[in-house]
Amino acid sequence: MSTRSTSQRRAIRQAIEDAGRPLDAHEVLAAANHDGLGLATVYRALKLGVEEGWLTPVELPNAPARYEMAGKKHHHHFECRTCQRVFEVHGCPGNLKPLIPDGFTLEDHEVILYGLCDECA
Amino acid sequence: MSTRSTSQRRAIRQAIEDAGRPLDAHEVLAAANHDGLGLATVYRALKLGVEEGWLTPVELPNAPARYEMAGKKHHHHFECRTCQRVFEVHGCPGNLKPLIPDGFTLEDHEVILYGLCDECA
DNA sequence: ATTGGCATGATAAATGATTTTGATAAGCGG
DNA sequence: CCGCTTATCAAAATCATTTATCATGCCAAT
Repeated sequence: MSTRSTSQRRAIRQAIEDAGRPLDAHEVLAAANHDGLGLATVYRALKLGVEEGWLTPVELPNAPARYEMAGKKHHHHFECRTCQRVFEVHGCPGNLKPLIPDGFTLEDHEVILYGLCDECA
Repeated sequence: MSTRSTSQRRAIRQAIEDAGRPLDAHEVLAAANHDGLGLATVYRALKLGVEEGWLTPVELPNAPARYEMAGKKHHHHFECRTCQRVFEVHGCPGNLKPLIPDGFTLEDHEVILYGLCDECA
């Protein structure tokens, strides 16, 4: 039960590394620029990447899953309302525990910023 | 082209008002406790409520749309990882503009907290 | 009370993202 | 370089949510 290195998978991983921002399956397909590459293969490679630990899914409301390289330090995301592209945002408001109701346990949080990216502004 | 007041719609609205937290379609169906009420009617009423302006959709990642009464003051949401119920969280980290990259325009934001509610803790 | 229409409920079907299928092609250990 | 196994492709299947259909029921204006 081994995992092979194929030109498709290498192209997919490279595309995500180079993007510098989370990509969804279609964006990966386009960015990989690999002749004949199919969407199903992209989905499989993404799933595999997550299982292997080098990929992290980025789930935003009303949007297909995006994927970014794992191991980045804590950050959040910005979604452009015009082009739908998602970007990384560094920094974090921090200290959110005081916000939750009594008796609740805070385990994690996500901050999503909406607006216009530089190209769409 | 008028909008009627029916027992179903009244029950649906009342259920949402009483819930004190955002409900999804199935939760509304259960909470309305209206004999014979169908899911389709719930979906139609929710859509209508949003169009009429007294309902606000709450979209969270990987979750069906929830709905809460409109006109509340700025707040965020907490999703229990065990029971999947969503709660309101008052307060806001504020001042997020410094986080975005140069050239970007910040229009809105959402903060989602994850953890355990009091009943599931 | 009558009646014109919007509303309802059960179910079928659209939707959109993701996964599986089945036949073909391509890694990689030997 | 062989051959076994896994990967790929394109299409069709899934899955959950949401919307459309249609016969029938109920609201509300007269």
